[in-house]
Amino acid sequence: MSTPTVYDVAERAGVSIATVSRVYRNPDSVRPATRDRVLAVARDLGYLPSGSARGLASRTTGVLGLCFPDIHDAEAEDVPDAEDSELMLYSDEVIRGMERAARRHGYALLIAASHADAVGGQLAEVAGRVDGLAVLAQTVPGQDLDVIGRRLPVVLLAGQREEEHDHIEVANFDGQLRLTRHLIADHGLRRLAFVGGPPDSPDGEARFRGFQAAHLEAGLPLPEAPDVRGDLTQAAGRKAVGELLDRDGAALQGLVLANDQMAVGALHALESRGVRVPEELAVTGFDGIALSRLVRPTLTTVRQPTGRLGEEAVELLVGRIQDRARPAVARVLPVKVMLRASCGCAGERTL
Amino acid sequence: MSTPTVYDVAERAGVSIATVSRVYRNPDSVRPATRDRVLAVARDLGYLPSGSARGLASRTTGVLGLCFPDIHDAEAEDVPDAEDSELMLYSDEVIRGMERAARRHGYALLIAASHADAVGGQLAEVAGRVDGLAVLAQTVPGQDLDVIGRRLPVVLLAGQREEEHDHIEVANFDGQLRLTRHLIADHGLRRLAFVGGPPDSPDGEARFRGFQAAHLEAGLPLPEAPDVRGDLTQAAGRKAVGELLDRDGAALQGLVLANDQMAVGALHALESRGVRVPEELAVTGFDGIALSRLVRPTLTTVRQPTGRLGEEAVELLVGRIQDRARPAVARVLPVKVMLRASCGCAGERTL
DNA sequence: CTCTAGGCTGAATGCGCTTTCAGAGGTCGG
DNA sequence: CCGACCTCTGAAAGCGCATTCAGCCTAGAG
Repeated sequence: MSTPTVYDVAERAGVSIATVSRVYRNPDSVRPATRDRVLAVARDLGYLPSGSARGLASRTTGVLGLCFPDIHDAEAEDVPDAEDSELMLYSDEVIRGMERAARRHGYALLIAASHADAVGGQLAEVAGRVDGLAVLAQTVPGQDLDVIGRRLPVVLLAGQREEEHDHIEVANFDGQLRLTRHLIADHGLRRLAFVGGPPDSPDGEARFRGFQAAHLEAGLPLPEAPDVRGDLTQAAGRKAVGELLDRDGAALQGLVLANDQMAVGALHALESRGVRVPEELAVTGFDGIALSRLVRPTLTTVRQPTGRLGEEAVELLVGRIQDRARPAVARVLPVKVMLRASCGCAGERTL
Repeated sequence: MSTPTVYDVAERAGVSIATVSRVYRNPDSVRPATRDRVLAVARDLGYLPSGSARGLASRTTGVLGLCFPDIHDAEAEDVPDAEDSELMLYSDEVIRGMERAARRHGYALLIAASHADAVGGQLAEVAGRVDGLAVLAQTVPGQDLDVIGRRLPVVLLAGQREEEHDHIEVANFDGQLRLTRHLIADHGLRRLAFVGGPPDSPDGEARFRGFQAAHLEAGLPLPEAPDVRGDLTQAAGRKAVGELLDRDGAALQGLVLANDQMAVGALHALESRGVRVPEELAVTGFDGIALSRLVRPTLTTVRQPTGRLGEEAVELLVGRIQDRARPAVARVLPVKVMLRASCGCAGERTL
């Protein structure tokens, strides 16, 4: 009574349910007169095909999924004068990119942040209803991923690459290399300190290797390891400044941080200590979050093509859906070095 | 062989499928020993419950849906110095708000822009696989909505209210009233022009009524209709400036535009005509898009609580899912008037 | 030791749709 | 006028899971 089904429509239209189904799935295979009759009945019965039933019967959902970490809010931690709701976060950009690409391919997008504790639940929930799944960073434990990967295409965004899944990352190494090269070659800085992320962050480590490479290239002494490490938050950036300045403050010419969040924190700490940026100390970040342009001085950073990350993810998923046998691919997206005030550049240039 | 089902798990674990199902749906109803055995088998078989089958059998999906217009990109039309990917668009904010609230309630979020031409398709596609649907603005033709509304809870965001569905909108009237009052009372402006949206935009019309009310209140002559109308794009804003200035330029003291997009366009047009804002002419917008803070002069506007729109939508949907009989409700969310440079205020204040 | 009340589990049914596989009718050439 | 084909439609068989209804078994009461 309440929600009409194919049976109701079929009966009222005097056809079989097979015909009703065909009217929706393959209209051309039904004689126009019949088709119109079915559609008319469907309309005034208020018939709406059940996605679940369709999915079950056809073994495909027409939906792609995206899982991202729950931390989500950390970025907006302490925004100077903007409301956080005005700033694009990493996940927002990925979502937007995926949604657009998915739409182009006729897919809808199912998104869910993986509630840390409910990992098993939420994730399976999502995985169970999509034709392909994109996973941001280390959102999901590897073993769960493998289970899911056996059932549907999975693409990992950033984070650690794993042989069996498609993988997309940005040019962390290359970006940090070019940025560091700029500091050394164009600004003539020699004594740079690197504030790394947690050792288990593949992105952070890749960035550090780029930092090393720039030193190698310039014939400078090779830094063995990040001078300090932080957890990628603004607080960590502030803390890092404290430690570094107390350690060998005077000699330091530049502070290279593994991400923008920490860089913003560093900027704050330096300001309150009365250290002028970039005159006394250059500062750089990585990611290109919206906030990086709003802080003063504006932050020199490396901008990730976050939206494209999402779009590429869809391309890979769609390709993989069509050819489940295709071997796993790994893609690296190019980044842009954004030269702004905090490194000593005037205005804003792209490298 | 490829994707294991309850049957495979049940067989390997030596139980019935009912028990396997219970292990997932209602763990406490299964003896721990049995449960663990089932879970172990499930794990090494790589079992993943099928969302479609679940949905079909239980008649609920655990997913909420959001449909938004495809235009999406219009806002980022011509951004001064920011890449568009750095700006939050209206839909991004709604998505974020809904995702968060949905997560709190244990729902995932399915999003899809309604491809103008594919309306029937995409929409039914989404509606068929969710437990509740939020629809942005006039994304969906009313009749389709009614069909959907008969089957699942629907909440309309902004746009026209319709008796049978829940509805959430922002305080268009009140916001425009307060903003206009500010121009009249605090800046002493008398000759204001209103650039409206299309006559069929309920939001635009409500804003105009707020504009009128402020005049009434101040004892000024009542404007009968918007002085000009535009299609809410930047181009329309530029065009409106042309027409108004040619018509009765000299006398004009303030330009009140129905949305930020047009206001930004107006700002550009005024600059190229050499009209100084706010010295010669005050300008205001409506919406509070990110761009409004980036343009120079910064734009005085009314900020919509867009994220809350999404959150409230989820609350309404969830409530309605639990009680399908609840009568339709209409909610109006409060807005903030953001006083910035373009009206003659210094710095940034909130009214 | 017997009886009863629960706690667990299995058999069976149905959710609403897609998809063969045939068959019914109609078309067209010979 | 007949047979060979098409085109269109229907019957039927699942798709993978939730859930009801019994039935079995065990623990506890008497």
